Amino acid sequence: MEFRKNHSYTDKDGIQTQNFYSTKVKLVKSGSMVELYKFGRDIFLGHKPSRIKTKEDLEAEVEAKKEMEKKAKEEGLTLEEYIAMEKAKTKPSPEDLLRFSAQRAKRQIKRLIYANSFKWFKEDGKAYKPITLTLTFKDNITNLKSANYEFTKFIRRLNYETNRIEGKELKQSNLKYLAVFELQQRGAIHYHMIFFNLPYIENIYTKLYDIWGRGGIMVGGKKRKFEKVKTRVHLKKIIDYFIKYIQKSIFEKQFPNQKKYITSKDLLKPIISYFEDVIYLVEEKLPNQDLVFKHEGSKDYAENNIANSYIKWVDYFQYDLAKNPEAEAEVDFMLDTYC
DNA sequence: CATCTTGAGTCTAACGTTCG
DNA sequence: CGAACGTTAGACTCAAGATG
Repeated sequence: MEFRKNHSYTDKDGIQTQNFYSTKVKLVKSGSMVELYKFGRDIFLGHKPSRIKTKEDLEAEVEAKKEMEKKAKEEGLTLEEYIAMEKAKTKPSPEDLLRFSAQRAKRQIKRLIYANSFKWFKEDGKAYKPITLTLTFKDNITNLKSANYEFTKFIRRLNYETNRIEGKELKQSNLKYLAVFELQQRGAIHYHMIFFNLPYIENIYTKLYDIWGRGGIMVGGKKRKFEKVKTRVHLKKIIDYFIKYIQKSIFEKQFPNQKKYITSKDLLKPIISYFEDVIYLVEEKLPNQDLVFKHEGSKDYAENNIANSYIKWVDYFQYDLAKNPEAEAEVDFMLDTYC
């Protein structure tokens, strides 16, 4: 079965090498969430084509250089100056880069929360319910590095405690979680987190307060009532919260090169497929009533006839199969079998 | 001594960036 | 818009240190 378009290049020395692929569709399954992408232009996978120069590529480069020299002359610039000027035109602004970064982090957070909620199981076979938690510092901690250090130690101590409760090997790290940080008005850092396999803890407030030891603890919502995420349907709200914080922290750009969200290792990963045949098969199985969001970029593109990005347009369809476990199982099966 | 916490080194995955 | 890539934050483990 031909799934993807195969490309192979004959390099400048005449050696055929390094196959790569391209696709116009993509499917991502994260727990009950299924995302379907259709692109206005091929997405390349594998080696970047630019890294493999063919004879034709090199000839084209020579032609392009001649063309640039001509244009540079017309504008009274040297070739180097002209190249620098052209490059500056297409270079993303710092704001663009922040936006890309925020978008990627938000997308990944959403997928990780969907992929891991209700997917971790207790000894008795029942799934853990996700639990959200907020950690604040009583002293005005504004240095992210030292805040993260305290956060890390909290996780280590909590791992020890929950291992004890569940009778597991004490010094292993079994907790699965995701956390984001947020700045309060006064500049103090605090953390919002979600645990995917936190066991039942008696007197959870006092216990967690002691283990944290650096300030306030909030479990669940503002009501200060012990609250779990009871069903998958509630997830969307929680994800919106986490995403809001990310947006803020990235655009305030006070912490370059720092992680905008923190996760435990070995979380369940979203399943990504580029196999066109399989994706179309899966698409047929997705119930219409489970479509929760769509954006049809191709329509805008056709109406306005404006290519506002390299990719031309993206059609995006998001399904939530939370209320439809049979459909989810079927999609899992298909992805498992054919990908 | 038993129980809990942290330091040091290793390695995975997020970030910033480029290029299709 | 996407994936790829080099760099590096920080999760993990093992063992050593702190606490009582």
